[in-house]
This record gives sequence, structure tokens and C-alpha cells, in this order.
Amino acid sequence: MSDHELKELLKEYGYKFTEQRNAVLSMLFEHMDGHLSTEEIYEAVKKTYPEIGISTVYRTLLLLVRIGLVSKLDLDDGFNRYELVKQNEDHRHHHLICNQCGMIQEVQEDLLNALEEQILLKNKFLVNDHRVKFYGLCENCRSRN
Amino acid sequence: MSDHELKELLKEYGYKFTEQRNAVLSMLFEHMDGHLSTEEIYEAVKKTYPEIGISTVYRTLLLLVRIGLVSKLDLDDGFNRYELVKQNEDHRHHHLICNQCGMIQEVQEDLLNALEEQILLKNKFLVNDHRVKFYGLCENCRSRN
DNA sequence: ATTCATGCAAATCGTTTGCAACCCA
DNA sequence: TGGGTTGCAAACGATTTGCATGAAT
Repeated sequence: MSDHELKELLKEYGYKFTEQRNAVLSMLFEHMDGHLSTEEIYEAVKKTYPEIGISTVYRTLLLLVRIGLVSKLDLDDGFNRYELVKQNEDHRHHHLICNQCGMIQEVQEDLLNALEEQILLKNKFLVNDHRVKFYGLCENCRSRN
Repeated sequence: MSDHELKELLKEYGYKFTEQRNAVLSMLFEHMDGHLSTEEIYEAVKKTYPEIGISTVYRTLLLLVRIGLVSKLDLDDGFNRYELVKQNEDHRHHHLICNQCGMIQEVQEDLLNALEEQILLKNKFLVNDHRVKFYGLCENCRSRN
């Protein structure tokens, strides 16, 4: 995402473009694969923008979630974690979490349509998003045992 | 669950049976349907056991999760919430969360087997548990609009 | 008798907030 | 210029911990 695109998106929501916001977002693009906590994001952004305050990072992450560029992730470790929302992603992807080594892998396939249809029929509940985490053993840990 | 059953289970894990632990668990049985925060559990337990301290409630909930009687729930509201694990529940049930009124409903059907099989084939990841939350509109809110 | 559990208060720690200085539009 | 934004430090709030007392085995 270019500076200009970010600027336009911010303007749509009535926010201003700043170097800090740009620095946080750029850093997230450099760690596409990561599921970073606020502290980790703060430490990484400081490398290119040493004056940034941690409250700015907190505020920026809330803002990026609000404008739909980032989503919050909960891995039950007491930290809020964040990841970029990929383009063309309508539903959130799923996460595989290895109970042994902690590895996190993503599953882009959705495959919940049948379940969501059944929920509509039986519970009269109309699903429009979901959060799915699978816990188990990754390939490495399985072969190690 | 009887006092005796709890006592036995605690002994298996090397823990002692106490009135406080019993009071917290009994209280959860009286609110089978609830998804209570630690503070709410503390307030409710105080009605039958006024001397209990909140740190005992925190410690007891961790213990009940550890011995498999209770599971932690994350509803993104800044509180840890807890619910009893139902008998014969191998996988966790799913939660429906209404974006409009906040209602929480449970879905006992699993229906993730096909997806978990595909994950085993494509990601070589062996799933043994999952956490699934669906966000959307409940029946009441849908008819209100 | 020994070991573990409790209750209280203090400490911890991630996160939020008040505010003066600052910067984008 | 004017209002959103920042960085700092202080406040907050849920949770954890140290410790002396108390209860369970």
C-alpha cells in the first residue's frame, strides 16, 4: 500500500496522514507473516522511527483496525496481537496453533459455508464473520514424536 | 457433580478439597448458561461465601481449567470469562455472538470434521481442539430491522 | 505435623488517558 | 489558523504475587 493510498483512506475517515501511522503500517507490511504484539510492533517501529511513543502505537493500531487494514488476534497469551488484513479477504482466515512448539500457520480456505447455513436454519442466526482457531500438532512436532 | 467427585478429581491432581473451591464450582453449575467474568463469579460466590477473596476466585478458576472442569472464553470485552465444560464434550462448542444486542448462543454441533481432514491433508496439521466464534445478527435483531 | 490454600494488600503489567506541544490540512 | 495527533507521565484496571494465618490430609 502506497503512502498515497493510506492518505486517501485516512481522509475518508476524517483522519490525518502522519509519519507515525505510515511507519507502523509499513512495518506490518514488512512482517506480513507475523502475529506481533503491540510491544513487538513498538520495538520494531522504533528502529526506523526512534522518537515514537508507545501510546501512539496503541492508538495507531486501534485506528488501523477501525479503518479495516488490520485485525486483532487473540492467542491467549495475554497480549493483543495484530495482523494485516489481506486483500480480497472477506472472512477472516483461520489459524492453526501447535500445542507443542507454538507455531502459527494460516488456513486461507474458509469451508464454513455449510455450517453457517445450518446455523441460519437451526438458530436463525445470520453469520457475517467468524474467528476460528485450531489447536493441535504441526508437521514437525508430529514427526519428532 | 457431587462434593465427593470433586474431591476425588482434586486428589488425582494433588490438590486439596476446600469450601471455596466447592463454592465456586457450585455457583458455576447454578449458572450453566452464563458466560461469567471473574468479577461476576466473585460477586455471585460472595452471596453464599462472603469471606472469599477475589484472588482465591482467580486461583480457583485457573485450577478448574487445569483439571478440565471449566474452560476460558474470550469475548473481546477485556474480561476473561469462564464456562463449565459439559459432560461428553470432546471438542469445544461454538459461540454465536450478536453484533447488535450482544446475545451469546451456543452451537453444540461440531461439523468441522471435513475442514479438519482437509487441514490434515494440506497442512499436515493434526487438529485436536478448536475455538470458533461466529459474529452476526440474532433472530430478534434480524426481525427488528 | 506437614503441606497446601486463603485473604489481604501490595505489586505487576498491558493499556488508556490528560495535557501541553506539535504538525497536518 | 485550527483541530487532529503526538509523546510523556500519570492513571487505570484486571490479574498476580508475597506473606502470615488458617485449614486439609
